[in-house]
Amino acid sequence: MEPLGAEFFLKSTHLLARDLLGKVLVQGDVGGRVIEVEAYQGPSDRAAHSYGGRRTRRTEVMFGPPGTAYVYLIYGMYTCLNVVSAEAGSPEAVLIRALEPIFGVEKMASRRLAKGPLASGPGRLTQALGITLSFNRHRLWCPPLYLADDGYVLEASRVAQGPRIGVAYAKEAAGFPWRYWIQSHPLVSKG
DNA sequence: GTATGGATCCTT
DNA sequence: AGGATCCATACG
Repeated sequence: MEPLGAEFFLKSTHLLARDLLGKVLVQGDVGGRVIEVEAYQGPSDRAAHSYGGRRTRRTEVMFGPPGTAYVYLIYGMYTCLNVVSAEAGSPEAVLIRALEPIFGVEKMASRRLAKGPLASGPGRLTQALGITLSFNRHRLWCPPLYLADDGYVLEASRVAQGPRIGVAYAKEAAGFPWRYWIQSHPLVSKG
């Protein structure tokens, strides 16, 4: 499967979030379809790490070019994968929240110690794909970790939208309907 | 320098 | 319902 080109990522954060649904995330010999994402709209979004334009060692990657991976450690034991979006200098990103496993499923299972969904949930999918902090700043059109289009067509009417998960602390931003998923897909993560 | 809590997941 | 586990961030 061919990687999407760098130009695929150059669009608004919400358009990219929508367009990532249905694409395939590949890591080496393992891959799955993106079925759930969340948009983090930078300085104006209280739930975003870059809220208020905060520019630190951790958030620096969000200021980089679109299509760059932003991988960070959460709760001391899991990682989350984001796709940097918008033009360079605009610190926005799309969090990948769930995948439908497509190939290399046995290998994914072997990386997941616990019972439970293989790749539904941001921490679970990075574990299943072996995405560690070393992939931070990786360009997502370069193997081994890249996004691809396998011809799957997602009708606009099948895209559902609602509040993001785990951002109750973010005051007014907590209710923004910036989580997108494939309607009625059984492997979308639970809030 | 210390304190706090998180874009989560697992087990009881 | 609570614990794991540790770094980024805020504050002094």
